[in-house]
Amino acid sequence: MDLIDILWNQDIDLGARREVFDINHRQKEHELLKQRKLEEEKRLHLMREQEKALLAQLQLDEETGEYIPRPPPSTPLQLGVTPLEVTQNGDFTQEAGDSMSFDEEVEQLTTTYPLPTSAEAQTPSYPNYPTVQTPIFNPLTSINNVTTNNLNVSPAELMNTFDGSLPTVAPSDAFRQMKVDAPQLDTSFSGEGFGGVFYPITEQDECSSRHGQEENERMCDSPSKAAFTHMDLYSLSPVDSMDRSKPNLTAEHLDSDSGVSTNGSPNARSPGISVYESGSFSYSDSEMEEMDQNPGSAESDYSEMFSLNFEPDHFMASDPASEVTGQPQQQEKKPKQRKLDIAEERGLDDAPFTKDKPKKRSVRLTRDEQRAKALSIPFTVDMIINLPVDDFNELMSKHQLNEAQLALVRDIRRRGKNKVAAQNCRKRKMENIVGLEGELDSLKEERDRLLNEKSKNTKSLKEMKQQLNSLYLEVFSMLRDEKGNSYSSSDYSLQQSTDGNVFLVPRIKKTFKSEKKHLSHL
DNA sequence: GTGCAGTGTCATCGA
DNA sequence: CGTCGATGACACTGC
Repeated sequence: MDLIDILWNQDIDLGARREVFDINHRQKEHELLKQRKLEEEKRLHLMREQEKALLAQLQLDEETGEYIPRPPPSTPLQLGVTPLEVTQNGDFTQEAGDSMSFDEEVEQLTTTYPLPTSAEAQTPSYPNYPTVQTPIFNPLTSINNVTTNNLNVSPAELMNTFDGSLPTVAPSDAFRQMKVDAPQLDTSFSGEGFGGVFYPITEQDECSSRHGQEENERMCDSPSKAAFTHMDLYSLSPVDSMDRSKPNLTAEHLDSDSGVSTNGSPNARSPGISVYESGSFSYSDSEMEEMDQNPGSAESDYSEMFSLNFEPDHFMASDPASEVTGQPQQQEKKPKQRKLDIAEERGLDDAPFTKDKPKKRSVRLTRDEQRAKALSIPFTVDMIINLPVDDFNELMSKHQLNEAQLALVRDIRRRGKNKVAAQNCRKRKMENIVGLEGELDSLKEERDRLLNEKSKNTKSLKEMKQQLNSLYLEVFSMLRDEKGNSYSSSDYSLQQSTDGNVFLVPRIKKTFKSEKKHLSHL
């Protein structure tokens, strides 16, 4: 630092602020960085927990390949019982301090609700004591776990759903912590922010203790939904969502690009058709694209209101936290996931350039499939697209479809056909390009061959000329006149006529009437 | 940030 | 005149 001070005093540009060289300052920054890092890790951990919980709520329908919510339990187990037990456990542990030793208590718990293995039970992943989790318990995770798994699992398994969410705390510490934190939890988790999920309150309590919030009204509607607020799974279920709270949402949002749309829709292209009786409409392309681009907002609503099969990626893209806060977050999908989605969406109808049906349905529906489902089209998109005209018309006549459905079906067929046509067109174009390239290659090869042949012929011609010249000289040298003298090559030359006769022609003579000799059969 | 390739869609044309 | 396939053009997306 002395050196720095000296240099600084000498007004030397250090290339950095002077504080950079202050070790205290650097330490502070380091601590700050460390703290931020910890917070980030904490946040990531919470997100992972949420994802895990969400996935746990879904099960893959092997028949359709769709992710669907887990069916409600066969036995009418009371919702919110388990969280209540958590609370009771908390209280129980408090009381247990007086009446029962901790080990005894654990033993009783494990006897009543046996854990998978004792080894697992001793690992931090399977904490036996719910009190351990409570201080920094993730309410969203708990909501999800409670609303699904707890319906048919033992409390011990419920505890297992909290696994790994916290650093392990010694039991005794946990007890102490619980005693301090439990009251706070009661207010925070059952308060407005979390809709009383963690500490379920009876319906009456719920309605009376809240402040008339929208969620609370919903919760008061049905006891079965008491524990579901922002992450109401049943609102996402295929059947219930259509029947329940949003019966006319389809009419508000659906808009077909075939011109059947709500009043005044800018996307209407068929002014003759405005609103149709059934109150079902479809999304326009632009709207659908917007939903695709905003999975966290519009698409989730879309999935909900149209009773679509909701998929993990979409489901998770709808950030529960944003729902809690009421602020839609532009949470982007992970690039990989997005890529997968695109691939799925595009690969769905792929079999490009062929009319083969897709071999296996993907989880994700194409937009036309979504539209068809939204308008309850009674046949598949594949049928709509690939049936022959007669069969298609017959199919249309068999079903009483309203105008919107007919328009959508026609649009789907047109788009599907055109998609295949475009794929075929591009394939042909590519084939043409490849064919032309091949033709170009073969033409180049032929050109090279001809050039080579020309070269050989030139060479051969040259040799023949040389041979001819030799022969000429030989013949010329053998010629004699009447006196037996040889002819001068400067005065005479040999020429061959078209009929094959060879003549001895004087070179310089203007007139060759007397000089011309006829040499036959040379 | 830009260019490119792939794809879906629409408009249009001709059969 | 409606349907259908072909194709250019455009928009969008991912690399």
